Amino acid sequence: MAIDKEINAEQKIIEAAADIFEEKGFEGARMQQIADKAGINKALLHYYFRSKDLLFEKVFLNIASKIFLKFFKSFNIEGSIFENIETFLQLHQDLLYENRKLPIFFFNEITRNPDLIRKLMLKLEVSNSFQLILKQFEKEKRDGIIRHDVEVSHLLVNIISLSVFPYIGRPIIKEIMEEFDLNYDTFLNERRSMIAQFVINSIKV
Amino acid sequence: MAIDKEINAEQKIIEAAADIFEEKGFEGARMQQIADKAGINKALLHYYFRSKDLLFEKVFLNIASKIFLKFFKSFNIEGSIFENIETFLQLHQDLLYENRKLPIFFFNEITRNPDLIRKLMLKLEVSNSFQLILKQFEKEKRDGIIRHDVEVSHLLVNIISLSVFPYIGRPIIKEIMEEFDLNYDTFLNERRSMIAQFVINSIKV
DNA sequence: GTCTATATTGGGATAGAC
DNA sequence: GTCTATCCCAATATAGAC
Repeated sequence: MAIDKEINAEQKIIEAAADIFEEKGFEGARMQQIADKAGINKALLHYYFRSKDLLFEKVFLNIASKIFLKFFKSFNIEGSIFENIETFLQLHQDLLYENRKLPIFFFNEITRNPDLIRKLMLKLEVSNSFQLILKQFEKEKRDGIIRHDVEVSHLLVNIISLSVFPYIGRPIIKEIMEEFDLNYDTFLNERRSMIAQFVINSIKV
Repeated sequence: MAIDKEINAEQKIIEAAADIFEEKGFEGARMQQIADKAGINKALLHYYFRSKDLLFEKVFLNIASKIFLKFFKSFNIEGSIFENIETFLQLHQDLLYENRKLPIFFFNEITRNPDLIRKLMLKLEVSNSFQLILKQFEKEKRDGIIRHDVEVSHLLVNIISLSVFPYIGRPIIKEIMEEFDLNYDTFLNERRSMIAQFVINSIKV
């Protein structure tokens, strides 16, 4: 038989499940929908993954790992901290733009089931990766590149807040903007350079 | 009969439903749980609200209206823009601290059903209230109090992002902080003054 | 208005043929 | 491995007594 000429059922299921879960969340997703989207039968879902819970966990960790790895990779850049922040934000925005539904899905699921975070952290070195970033920030502070009163953990949360939140608040921001004949996508695009400027203004000495 | 000595069933249902829906979301909530919490029978839920959908819509609009009104009220303050931002952020943080589960609930529900936003906007003057805030910002810009290159709609979204996001990301932030023996509540408290400082540093001329 | 009992359907899961 | 048919429970909703 041909080597992987046809993508196998297991993979088709994972991809279909990812779409449906992201769209509807765990509670809202239906095994039937996933089967339909994967072009296979409902029974096969259980053959491969035993239960909805197990399928979800597999898919969730898959999605989250992929995105976190890309996220962390975007921080490993030479150059000044200001350039780093700008580059990181550009990549971060690309990532978000291509995965608009991911943030609300991710945060909703970990809120309903915090155990997912622990499992994710076992799979990846989440804490360590964050710590590396924080150490980089600390160094810039010691070197007098950024203000001495900047608390690095807050700085990191601030950067993430500024880039992620507009995607979480999408429905209401979009609706309000449209009332004033403004375009939400244009708004997101403006933020690419704006956020970096906002952060840099705030932390430079 | 005594005038409202005992809170009536309808009100008890609304309060119980608010708790359960906030905790579990629309899809995860169970009519039985709501009835139990309200101390009444399941059938009574349908007697008063006809269906889960209708009960949810009522409760959602209730909760959202209350919070938005408080939110907007906190902006109507005399004084300099910098004082305003500080006062607003203090009140906003109080509001969030007392309603920790609300942000993820709110944003998740409007994502799954954007029609809720339209209904909310019909009930309240959401857009107008935001526009008032933006006009205030514009004036400060014209008066040279804040940098001329600050785009006011982004400024508003930035302020909201910085205060709301840490509540949405609570499970993961908390987990990571605990790995480093840091306390999430302390972190939130530090942000009360930190955010205002961060924003002001960024926009002052 | 409030209850008990029951209808009804939706959806996750399994049995068993092929 | 993949399918059809079916089970079975959970959850929304309704009927009808009081």
